[in-house]
Amino acid sequence: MKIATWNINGVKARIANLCEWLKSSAPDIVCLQEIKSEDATFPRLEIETLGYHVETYGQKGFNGVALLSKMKPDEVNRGLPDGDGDEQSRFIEGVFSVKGGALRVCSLYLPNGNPPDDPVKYPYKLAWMERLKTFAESRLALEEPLILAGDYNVIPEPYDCHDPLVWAGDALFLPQTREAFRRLEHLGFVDAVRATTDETKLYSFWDYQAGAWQKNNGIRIDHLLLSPEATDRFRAAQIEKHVRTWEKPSDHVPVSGWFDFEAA
DNA sequence: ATGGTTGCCCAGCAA
Repeated sequence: MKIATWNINGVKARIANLCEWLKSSAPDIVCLQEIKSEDATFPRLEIETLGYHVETYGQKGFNGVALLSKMKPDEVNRGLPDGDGDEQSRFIEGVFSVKGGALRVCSLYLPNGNPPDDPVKYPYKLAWMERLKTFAESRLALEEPLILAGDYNVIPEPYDCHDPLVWAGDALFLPQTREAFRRLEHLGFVDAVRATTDETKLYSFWDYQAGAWQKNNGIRIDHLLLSPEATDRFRAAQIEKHVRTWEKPSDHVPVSGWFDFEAA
């Protein structure tokens, strides 16, 4: 079973790319971020025609996440379940029946947090990371396979970007950001790409500006974090870099993982 | 140091 995450940067502008990728890459479950669409205007028909169930948690203009899946989810939860009244749509969880039990897959879009001296933005990011950690702790207690997939807006290590000096003061790379990410990981998660290869300078995002793609000036901020029970079934991950060469690309590419799960 | 680009949907913000 192939499970992928992709920050698509506007699903309506990217629908042709998305359909082409679904056909050529054939993922079983897809976590989308930055759909930048309300639920009512999400182009679901084109995707359903390709054999996918569509679950969205949209918002007008900004943010928004979705789950596409060949299996119909048994349960879908929108927003982090802490009742914090977050008006930004950044989290959706689906529960799927696989042989042996339940598989939980979450699509998350962690706040960017820039500029870090803004009175609201960086504290919101750090608070959101803490809320995600609390959620993860509660789900890990279930001892089920769980995949936290998405755009974390976190560069975990200096070798996850082209030039660490450029990112030194950025909300994606500040020590507090990386420490919060490590606290989440150290609950027991495995970074799927990092578990696949020791290769450094692997990126999932290249800015549209200043020829970043042409210079391979990228960052790795899209991650699949695997619970112990998901890691048991994990084979390998891949960054689908070729998608960045397509016409009208997103600034992010899909990151995919292969697992031994089978539909129940 | 500045400017460089894209998507939302038409003004300016977010990234």
